[in-house]
Amino acid sequence: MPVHLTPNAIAAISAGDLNSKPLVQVIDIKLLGTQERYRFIVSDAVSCQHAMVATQLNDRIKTSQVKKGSIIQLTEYISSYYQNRKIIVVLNMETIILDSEIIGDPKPYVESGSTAQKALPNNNFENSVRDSNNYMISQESVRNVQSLRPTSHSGTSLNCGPNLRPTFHSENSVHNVPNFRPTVQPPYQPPPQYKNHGSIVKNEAPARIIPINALNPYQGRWAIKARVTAKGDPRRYNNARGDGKVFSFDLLDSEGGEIRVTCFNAVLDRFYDTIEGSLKPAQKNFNHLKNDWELTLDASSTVELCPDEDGSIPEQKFSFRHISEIENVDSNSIVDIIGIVISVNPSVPIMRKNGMETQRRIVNLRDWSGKSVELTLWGDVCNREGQKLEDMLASGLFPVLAVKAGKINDFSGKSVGTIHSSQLFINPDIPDSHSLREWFDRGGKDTASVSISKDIVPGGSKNEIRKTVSQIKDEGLGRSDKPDWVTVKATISFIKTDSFCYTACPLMIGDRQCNKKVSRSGNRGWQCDRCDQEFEECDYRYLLQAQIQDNTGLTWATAFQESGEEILVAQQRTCTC
DNA sequence: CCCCCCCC
Repeated sequence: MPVHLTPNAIAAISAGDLNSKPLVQVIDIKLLGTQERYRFIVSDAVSCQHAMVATQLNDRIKTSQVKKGSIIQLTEYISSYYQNRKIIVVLNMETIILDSEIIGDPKPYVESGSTAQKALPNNNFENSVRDSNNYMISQESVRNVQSLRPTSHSGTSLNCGPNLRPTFHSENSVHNVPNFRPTVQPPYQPPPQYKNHGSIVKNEAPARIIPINALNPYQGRWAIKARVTAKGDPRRYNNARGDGKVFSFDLLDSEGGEIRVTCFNAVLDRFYDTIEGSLKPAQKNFNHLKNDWELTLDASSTVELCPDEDGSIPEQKFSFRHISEIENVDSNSIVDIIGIVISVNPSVPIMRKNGMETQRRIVNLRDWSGKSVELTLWGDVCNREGQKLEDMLASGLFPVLAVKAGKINDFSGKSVGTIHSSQLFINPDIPDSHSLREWFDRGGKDTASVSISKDIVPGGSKNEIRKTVSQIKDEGLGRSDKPDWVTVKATISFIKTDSFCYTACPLMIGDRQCNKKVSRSGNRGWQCDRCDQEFEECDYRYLLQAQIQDNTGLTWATAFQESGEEILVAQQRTCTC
């Protein structure tokens, strides 16, 4: 049975239709430059138009689930602009027919009676704003590529041009949240409740509010309404690119979309006090949210507080994993867990590598999966009334503890640690918390549970990834910028005695000394390549260089001085000579 | 433009 492409699909999308889920044919696929970004030309048999493909769909193209000639259904898409041209942004699609001859003789779509297709002069904002339906002008669309960038955990990358101008509204709470579903945009009617602060365009209309999950770099002006679910502390940095300060916060909207937002320097000064976290994060961190994008505010961004509470945006979003599942979760993963606190160990002082002393406390969490896990906490943990966790246990209460963004460690079995942006919730008012309580009180308390922690492997260390010397060599471990952590059992067969220390960079990076090896610069100074700075006096660090061997081979190993007199094998360098 | 995941 022949499949018909949806008549006038391109014109309809161009006109703003977002709901018809049309069938179109992919008549061309191009990978843009070195970016991981695909561009289709899609056709309805009469007209065709360029379509940018969301990077989460890249695999479909790479694995030939969509190819030139494929007939696809556009299930989620928007119309936008790219380089002054109207384009389609494909957010999701289904392949209907993988291989097909090109249908019809499609011509590039030209809108009739519209100025939209006419290329706008660069920076001519006035022109574009007069087009009230489509003030998402191309220049802004392109610039937004930079403000919205792939998160570091996604493999995508986008080329970031200079400067950009997103418009952004963020609220702690919102009244009258529009129930947003992309539909045909009606002619603009200014909603009375939104003012436009600091806009770069005169007489500019407020941007439309869209779901966080619909954000994409090809969008023009936009706004999101969201709750601040985490707020980091401002942090200073100093690196080869200069110094500055930065802070980040997390947003959650009424549709469950989350995104991390970052501001630097003057932008930080402008927004830091405005952003109020409804919850105080225990610690701070970088991105762990389920969003391919993160957002950077700039001087033209606006943030507006919406003072009225709105229940449609939850306080926090969790994706809990059962403790039994944690056993099979990769080390260093960031997960949400919830459990009953069944024990709280006394806190013990721990000396950190930077010389600071902190208090560590281990608690045990149990859930209905029949497993328990150790959770490492730093400092005191209190509920909203200021009652400490250990005091609650001491008075016979077994509180529910939910951990947002806990980190899985595999030291001694699997355990859970916290990272800077982890958040703890004692007896949170959420369904999982109530059902856990009920399970525990109705007999779960008396059932057996097995800990997934404390399964100490002899000789195990940080990651317990045991390698032979030949595996280290074959896999090229220790050769990249970031260290690889392995455990190796070997014999020291030779110790180098002529170099027991090296000239080290004394500059501080955050709270840690750089310590990179420095070289002579000019007559009397030293130069650090990492810090890109010169200084008169260098520091000295001990190191131990040795040959180690096991029954698979021989390699060089270097032990660096981490702090004080402690020597740790921090890095493996295989000998290439 | 940050990117630091604390201790065995």
